Amino acid sequence: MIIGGLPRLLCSNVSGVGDVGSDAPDSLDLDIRRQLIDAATVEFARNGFAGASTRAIAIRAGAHQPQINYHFSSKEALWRAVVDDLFTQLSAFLEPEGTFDDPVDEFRQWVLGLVLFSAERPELSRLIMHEAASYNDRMNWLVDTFARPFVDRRDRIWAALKARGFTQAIDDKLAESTLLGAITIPFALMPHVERIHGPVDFDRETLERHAEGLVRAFLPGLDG
Amino acid sequence: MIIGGLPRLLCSNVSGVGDVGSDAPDSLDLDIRRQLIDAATVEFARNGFAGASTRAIAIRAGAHQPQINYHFSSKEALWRAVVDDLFTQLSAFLEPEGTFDDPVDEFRQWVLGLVLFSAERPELSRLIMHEAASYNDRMNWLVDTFARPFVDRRDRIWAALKARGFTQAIDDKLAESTLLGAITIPFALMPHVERIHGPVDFDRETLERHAEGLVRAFLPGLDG
DNA sequence: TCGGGACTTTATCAATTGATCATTCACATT
DNA sequence: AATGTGAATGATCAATTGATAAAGTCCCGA
Repeated sequence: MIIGGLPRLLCSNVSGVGDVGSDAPDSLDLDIRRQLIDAATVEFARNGFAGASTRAIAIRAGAHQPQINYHFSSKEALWRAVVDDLFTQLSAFLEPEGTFDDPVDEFRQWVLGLVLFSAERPELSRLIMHEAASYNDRMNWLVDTFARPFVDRRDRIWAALKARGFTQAIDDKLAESTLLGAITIPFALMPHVERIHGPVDFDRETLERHAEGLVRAFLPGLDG
Repeated sequence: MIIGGLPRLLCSNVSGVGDVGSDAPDSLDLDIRRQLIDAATVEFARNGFAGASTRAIAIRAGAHQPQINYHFSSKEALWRAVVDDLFTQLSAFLEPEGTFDDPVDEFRQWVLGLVLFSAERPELSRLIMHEAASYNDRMNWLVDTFARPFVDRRDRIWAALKARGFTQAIDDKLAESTLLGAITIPFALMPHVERIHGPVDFDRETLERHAEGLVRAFLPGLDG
């Protein structure tokens, strides 16, 4: 569980669109905000934005439906708070812990970070899957607000690897989403993986081995 | 366009749940059924089942909303007809054109088929993405009714390749969905690929090269 | 020309949706 | 104890949803 100790000002720049005073929520009222975000994360990831009802979210959070509009200004603002929350957690997994001399090392760390995050929080992938199937205001906001830095870093690493002749010969324009699909989709579709293979529980070591396999799949130049 | 010459009895086993007489639609009334299916394919792929409204589908098809319940018995039956239609098209791409002595050849043909299909009809992947994020009656029906044979064949090919030591060292239980993600996601997320790289148009040769790159990514044993 | 079935069109239904309001509650400060 | 403020609660709004009913249209065979 990563959810526990999140900073309470985490979503302050996003949830308060201007109406609800978000500048001084000091007491434990943030508790209900957190519970609403957690419940909304589940509902949005499962059913998409349109499919998730504010009443279902409220019930899951043990709250009343109008509290969503009270603590957040709208369903859409709640959705943005959820995305904000998930991306904050993602950064913790992808943050470079040092400088990298070798782009292969950086790539390796990037893949592993994304694998570990996807295993623990598949909700972000699922949430994006729902929105990314079409042009969409929410998706555009997500990309512009959060995804760009990640995409840019991924592109930079990939370009460096390609320049050294390490990369697999998949189409350039498709390389990045191919990576993303290969890494995140298994965890996003985990309900059906488990439906086939029974309940699974990947330990750290297994995930590290899996990540290394992915690295070698996309960097055949490593062996030669 | 593959849509054109589909047999008119294509969805007869699915759309007519028992009420609307589906046994003798002989004249050109099937035209509106086809237009409804096409429109529904777009809407469902974009917005998911809950997010797509029957009125939006009808408008896109140039029809009236009650015609959906007349020609199909319900929104859900229309959704199933769409899936039926898409899987029929998929089979045309994946059908083995002969027997394969070498599992590598069969794998190569399978990957290429799925790449070509995903490029031409990304709607199926998008539609599945919407449903597969959770346990779901619709998804279960889709798997039980259509996906099983495809999954089984993929598993069989992969197992044969693994037995020969060709496969990449990614986790077994994740291998299949990793494959699926790597192959289909780029096309499912094409709107955003194009948002980054500008409009793209892949010719057959490019797709074949891309597919071969994917094959080599997952079968590093080919080189050694 | 008439009758009847297939299909279309218009109107409308109950249910659910996100959102808003007025009231009430909890609680701290004076 | 009085008061004021932030939050919770219940009622309710208009809009949209999938579905149905009923009237209308078309066309073919008798």
